[in-house]
Amino acid sequence: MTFLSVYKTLFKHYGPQHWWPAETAFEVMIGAVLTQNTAWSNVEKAIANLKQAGVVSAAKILAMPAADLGALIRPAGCFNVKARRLRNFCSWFLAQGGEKLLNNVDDDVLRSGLLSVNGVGPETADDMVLYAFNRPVFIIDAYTRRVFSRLGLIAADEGYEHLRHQFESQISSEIKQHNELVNIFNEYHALIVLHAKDVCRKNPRCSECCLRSQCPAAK
DNA sequence: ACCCAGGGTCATA
DNA sequence: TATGACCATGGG
Repeated sequence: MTFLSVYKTLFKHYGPQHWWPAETAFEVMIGAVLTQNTAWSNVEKAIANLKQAGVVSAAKILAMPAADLGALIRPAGCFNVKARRLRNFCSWFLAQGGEKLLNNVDDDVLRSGLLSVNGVGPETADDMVLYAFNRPVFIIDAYTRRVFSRLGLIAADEGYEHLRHQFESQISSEIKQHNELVNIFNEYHALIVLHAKDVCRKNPRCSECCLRSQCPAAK
């Protein structure tokens, strides 16, 4: 079992997921903050409120009092914290030149810049780097740790950066084309999350089946 | 009535 | 550095 063979198994079973579900790159970035420790169905309601209020840019978010922003994103939970985090992110984003960041920044510079924002940790930053900026990073989340440590491919208690490089180097050693690599990282994370929702959360004996031959998603 | 969700920060020891 | 508390809504 390898990182790439697990990907092929999932892709074969579920097909392409076309993440991230958003209309613009900026919407991806906002969604990445809103979905922290939160079900996506609740994030959708918060984003719908923002759109209805016409608050769809960094400038408009910053022009609004934090309390009003909190009221709009309330369905996403932790709304006081997330209102502050969204504002932190937006002021950083504008200070960096806004939309032109999307093309002009080196991958590592981009990542460290995002991580400098209070409220943007490694996973949220990589959601943005991959799904808004289309750069090749592999996102490590709780599902990824669970599944791949059960398969014996990683150690569950390794640090985020170590695991990220482990996935990236293993997969990029076999996939040489840049666009193909980005596409695989894009689909892979989406498939891992889907598999967790579709199988793991429903199956009390998941730890014994997880993506092995008896797993429904491996058929 | 619990449990968790597409996390991160901060205070404490 | 390593746990724990905290944020807080909505669906199962």
